[in-house]
Amino acid sequence: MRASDRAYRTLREDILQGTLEPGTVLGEIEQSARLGISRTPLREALGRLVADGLAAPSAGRGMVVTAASLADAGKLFDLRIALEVLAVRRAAETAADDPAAHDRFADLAGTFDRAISPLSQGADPTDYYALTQELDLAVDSSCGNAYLADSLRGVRVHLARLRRLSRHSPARLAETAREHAAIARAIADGNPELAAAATVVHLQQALAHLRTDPDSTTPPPDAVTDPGRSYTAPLKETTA
Amino acid sequence: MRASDRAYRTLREDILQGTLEPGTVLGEIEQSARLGISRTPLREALGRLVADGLAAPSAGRGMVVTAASLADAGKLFDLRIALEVLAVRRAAETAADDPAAHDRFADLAGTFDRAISPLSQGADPTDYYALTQELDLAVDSSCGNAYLADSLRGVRVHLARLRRLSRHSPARLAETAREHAAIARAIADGNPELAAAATVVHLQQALAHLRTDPDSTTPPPDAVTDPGRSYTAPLKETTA
DNA sequence: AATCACCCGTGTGTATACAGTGATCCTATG
DNA sequence: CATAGGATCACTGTATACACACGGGTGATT
Repeated sequence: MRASDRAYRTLREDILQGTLEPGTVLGEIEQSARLGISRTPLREALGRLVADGLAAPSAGRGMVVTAASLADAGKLFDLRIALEVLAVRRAAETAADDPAAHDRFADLAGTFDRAISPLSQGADPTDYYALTQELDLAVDSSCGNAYLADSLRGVRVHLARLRRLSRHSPARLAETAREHAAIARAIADGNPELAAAATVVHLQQALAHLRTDPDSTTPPPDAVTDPGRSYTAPLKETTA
Repeated sequence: MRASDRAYRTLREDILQGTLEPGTVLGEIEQSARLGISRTPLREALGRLVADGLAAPSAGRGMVVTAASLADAGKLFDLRIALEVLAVRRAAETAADDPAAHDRFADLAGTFDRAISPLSQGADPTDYYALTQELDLAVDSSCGNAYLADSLRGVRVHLARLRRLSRHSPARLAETAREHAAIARAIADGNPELAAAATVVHLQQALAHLRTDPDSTTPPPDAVTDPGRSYTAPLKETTA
């Protein structure tokens, strides 16, 4: 594997897991030394992090890890709902015609069902997170729209950071498993409307729980507020 | 300005305008020589093009300009409609409270109105395209959602390529101006539902005209079908 | 004492040199 | 004559060296 890929994955993981806190300066020399590579591939990795919105150039200080604020979680979910609803609609339409897709989502629904009970009893949610990701992947590929899957990917990166900001009680985890099962089953049944509604329910619940969570950690004072990809925004004028 | 920025803008423009046709191999040495810069900043520019979906690495041949096919225009518009509808809804909500936003869209609506007649008589559409872009920008900033604006930016890049594939008759141009005026006015009036509906009308019409256009140029045989950002897709598994 | 100017240091942006890998073409053999 | 194997070549990926720009700090001057 390329050194730049390794650097990208490592840095991304470190940012998402909070090892590199928001506001941390990602000096090229420092980071290239830490990762045991030269500055060239590291710069490429940093560029991809900027495109992802996980880092932003700060004048004179170099790259800085952006803040994952609960403040604009609403904005993020607003977009997420629109995208996921569209995706599950299309996935359901696919599953209605394609037996293989149907089976895939039916299996997922069953697996989610079986996960509910253990989760409510405080089981380790690691496997469950992997399962969730598997559902996302199934939706992405079944929706038959690479552009859509791509946009969702960008959103999910930021969601992964928000997830760390809240504590998940066993009760809530079991609830989300039920919601996921409902979504998967609706898709398997080839019912776009139901799948869309189930998705809205799930995401609204997720947002509500995110907001009511007492664990609202405040970002470090010098953290970049939220750049989105504002760094590339000035180039918009050349789109014409 | 940085050399890598210049290279990015130039290459992007060349791809969008068709100077660099789909399937063209973007050799690092060749392009860096053409643009008068070294390989390092060029590589950064190529990386951004890949992130935009305008280029994709082809095993052994280097970077290749991706194809802008009418084939998946439907996919693109599926996503575009979802995003733009959400954006104009939020923009209308903003305009309902913010007089400055109201005025901005009211002005735009008027300008679009005045553009209808000249366009129907075959006037140069260059100014009109700039006006359209201005509306996009106004929606982006007024929707109050950087994430959404960002996703829209990614979509619009591909749309800019599709636009080149079809001829616009004066009649159709005047029609789009009318549709744009309707959207701007609905936003100015603070009417989210009307803005959303007007947007759906406009985009469905645009897609229909794109498809019925006789000018369906076939992409070069060795063009990359459509990568989306499939290059970065394998990394999705680390999102968890 | 406060402010301005100059110097120094750090860090990014760019260029170039080097190495590794993959593809293509030619040759030899079945 | 076709196919397989190897060698050559060109390209990407990485490393390093250099130039420039921005900040910070310190000193002198008002």
